[in-house]
Amino acid sequence: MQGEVGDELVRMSHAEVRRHCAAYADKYAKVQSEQFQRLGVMGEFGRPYITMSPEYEAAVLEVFARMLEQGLVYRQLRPVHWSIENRTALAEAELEYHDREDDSIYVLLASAFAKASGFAKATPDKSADKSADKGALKRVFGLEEDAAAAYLMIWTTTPWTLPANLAVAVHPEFEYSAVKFRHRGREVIAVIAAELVEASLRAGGGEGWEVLAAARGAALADAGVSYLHPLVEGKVCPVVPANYVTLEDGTGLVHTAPGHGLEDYGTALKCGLEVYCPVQADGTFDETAPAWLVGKTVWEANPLVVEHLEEAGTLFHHAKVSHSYPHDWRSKTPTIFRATEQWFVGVDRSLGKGGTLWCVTRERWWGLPIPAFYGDGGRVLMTPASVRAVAKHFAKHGSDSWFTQTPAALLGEYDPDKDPDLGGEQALDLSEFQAGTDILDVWFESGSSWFAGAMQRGLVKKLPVDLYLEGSDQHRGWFQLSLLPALSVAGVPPFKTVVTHGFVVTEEGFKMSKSLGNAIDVIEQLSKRGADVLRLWVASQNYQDDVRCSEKLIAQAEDAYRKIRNTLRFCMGACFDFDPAADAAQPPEHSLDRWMRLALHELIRDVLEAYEKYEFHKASRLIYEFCTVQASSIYMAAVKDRLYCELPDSPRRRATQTVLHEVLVALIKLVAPILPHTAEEAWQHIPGRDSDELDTPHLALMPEVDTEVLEVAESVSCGWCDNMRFEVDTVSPSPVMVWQRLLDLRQEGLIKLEALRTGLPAAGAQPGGQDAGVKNPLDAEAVFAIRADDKGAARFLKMYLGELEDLLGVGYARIETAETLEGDAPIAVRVADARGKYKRCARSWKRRPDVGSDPDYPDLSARDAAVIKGLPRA
RNA sequence: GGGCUCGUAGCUCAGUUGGUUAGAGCGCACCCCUGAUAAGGGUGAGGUCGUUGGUUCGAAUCCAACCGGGCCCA
Repeated sequence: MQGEVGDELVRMSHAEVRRHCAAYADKYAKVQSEQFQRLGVMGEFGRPYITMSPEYEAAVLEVFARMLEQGLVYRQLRPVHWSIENRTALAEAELEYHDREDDSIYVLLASAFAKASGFAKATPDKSADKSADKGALKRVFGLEEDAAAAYLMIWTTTPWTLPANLAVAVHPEFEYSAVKFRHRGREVIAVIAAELVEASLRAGGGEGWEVLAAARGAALADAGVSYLHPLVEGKVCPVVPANYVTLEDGTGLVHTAPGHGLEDYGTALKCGLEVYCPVQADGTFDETAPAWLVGKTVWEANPLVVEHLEEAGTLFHHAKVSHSYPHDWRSKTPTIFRATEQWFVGVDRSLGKGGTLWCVTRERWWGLPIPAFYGDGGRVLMTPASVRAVAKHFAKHGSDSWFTQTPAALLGEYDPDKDPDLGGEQALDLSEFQAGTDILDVWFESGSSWFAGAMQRGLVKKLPVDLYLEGSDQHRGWFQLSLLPALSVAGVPPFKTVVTHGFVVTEEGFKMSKSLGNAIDVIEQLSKRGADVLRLWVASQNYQDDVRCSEKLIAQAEDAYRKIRNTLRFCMGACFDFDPAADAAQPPEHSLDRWMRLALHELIRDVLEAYEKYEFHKASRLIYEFCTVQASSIYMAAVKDRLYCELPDSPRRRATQTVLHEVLVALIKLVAPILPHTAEEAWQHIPGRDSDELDTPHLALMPEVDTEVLEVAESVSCGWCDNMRFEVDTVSPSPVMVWQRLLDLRQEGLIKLEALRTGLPAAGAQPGGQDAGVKNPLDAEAVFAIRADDKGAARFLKMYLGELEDLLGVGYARIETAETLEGDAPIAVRVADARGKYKRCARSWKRRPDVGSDPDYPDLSARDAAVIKGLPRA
């Protein structure tokens, strides 16, 4: 918005800014809505959930009121990320980390009552702190009273926070050394964490150092070691324990400014330090700072502080360092930590733990106001009842009215005298109060969506809702921040399941960004290829990881899309004269149709399971492979002959149509969530669609798995090995096993057919020669050879010979017995050129021995002649 | 810098409790069909399973380190 309005912004009133923001939000809500609709996303687009809508705002305030009731809202002075540029507190999410050059300084803090050695100009004012134990430091280390001046060495990269220094923190478990060294010609004793002595002294050029004694951090803190404030004359500060102190950088003694650091703040609460913050909203020092800093900004203060320390002789080392530093993501300016009065919500009142509290104050103009009224003498009016009164007002007039209406108007019928939460103090005069200007963190609005979005509109009556779906960056965002309001108000998490997706990256796996120009225009792809293609691409990705995207990859999805679409079309076409109500026929046992049903119900089972787990890429792959392999390549190719050549009403043809119809309906339903437009279109064209079914597949139930089909198919699980001899009398292999064997035979046959076509020798095939060049499998015959005494194989082959013929697409298949077979297999497949052997049927194009067997039709096979005779006269 | 996560053929994905020669579909190459035709079918070539070490008779699979990508945090 700032970008669009530009410099005008600073001259605008609250109302104008809010109007612009609302228009901006509205514009993008509409764009998003259009894109969603274009993608075929289903939703109540006429009634979207918009956080700035009056109803939503009122609902958020209701959540807020309930948290107030629980005593979970309060006001505290606390350091927050602060944008000087925008004069506002910032959430973590509003920070960006950029490299920045800062002053890295090592400072010597004179232990209180340090012997004057010419170093510290500041001499202790004995009256300033009577409680300080001035000999503590030396005593802890067992040093002589008259040893050289002793100091605590600290390190910081924010010199401007030193005026607010109130303590030095040490880790109670770490070992600290008292080190004697020469620095600029003077002898000094400094306390540094034992592990960091060398690094620290090297950095600052301490010479001839010698460790005098060691002590634990705990001992330092317990002994009441104190030091003189480096910038404030006469001020004495304590050494305190803190577990967050690390040995990674610095000296192991941590400069602590409770007004300028979260951990420091926690320490302050624990140790009873003041939360002191001399820095004002505009980044300048107030009058409580040393005179030479008052009015200066913190950035101006840095060199001044360094200079001051230098002059005082307490600067051990100074260097410039480049480090990653938080910046305001809008203004790109560096942020600071600054303690301000903030509203918090949270369950844990022990602030020492830090991070368990959620600062919800935002000092900006747009958004939902924190419904607090402020009166004289720091009185604050914000009770459940008053908040609900404001909510009621917002529901009618929207939150803009907060900035234009009087408190009395905003509170409507609210009567402070009847508010039980005011505890009967003296009557409140609302006219004394003013509406606050703080805005509620937007995360609180989205964190209330389980109520304001889901429950308010009646989608659920009780938490949790089924699913929260968002990008993996929302683990710390929406998901996390929804948890607190829901848990504290409803006592349960707001969601049953959270599904997160990765991000779209380039084909090479790199982040897409507009500035790099490597982003792909999804909308362009949408109009180019259609929503369903794009959806299929999306569905085919394992979204839990990052998703690679490019024009090429989406083009692949287009191929897959066409395969699925054509599969549906074939089913439809094949059923053009089929009425399931009248013509349905049970596929006979041992028929390919049975196998197709088996494959279909396996598919249904697996796809439903994948959907159940939100594994859409699994579902789409299963569907696609089913269409490609089982349906198209195997079944539909094999079944063409019976569809085209059998008598229209023949049971065999009708059985196939029955199965194809079932495949059609089931496939449309399975595909509906991924390809809604295609499914819808296909649904309207299902031949003889069941009148029980609804008008759209999207309201229909998913196909049911016929568990019997699967059970029967998998019924036998006894040891079945490669040299199984099909002893059907003694062993009854499951249909799954039988069909696996049949498909293996098909595979073998196809390889032989390829050899027959090209004349190139295939493994185990007859060499080229006269049998080569059979381009069309209908010109070939398949010969299945078995041993003469193998009754089981004979029976098996007889049962499936017709289906094998169609599976191979050959004109004719026959069985041949032999004394011995090559190899171990009980059945050997051969293919042979049939062109010189059989005549070709003019109708089915198959070459068979029975062509011409009917004298009436000398150019037809027996089957086709019979069919012609059976056809009604035209 | 810390945490989490991912890394198997050009692409998208399978690879059960470690066990023969690592699979599928697409794409690609070559071929066939022309009664699914701005369709359909077949065959084939593609991988030192991110790298390096380790455990083991045996590792894509277990362990460690590293490299690379992503998200979160500092």
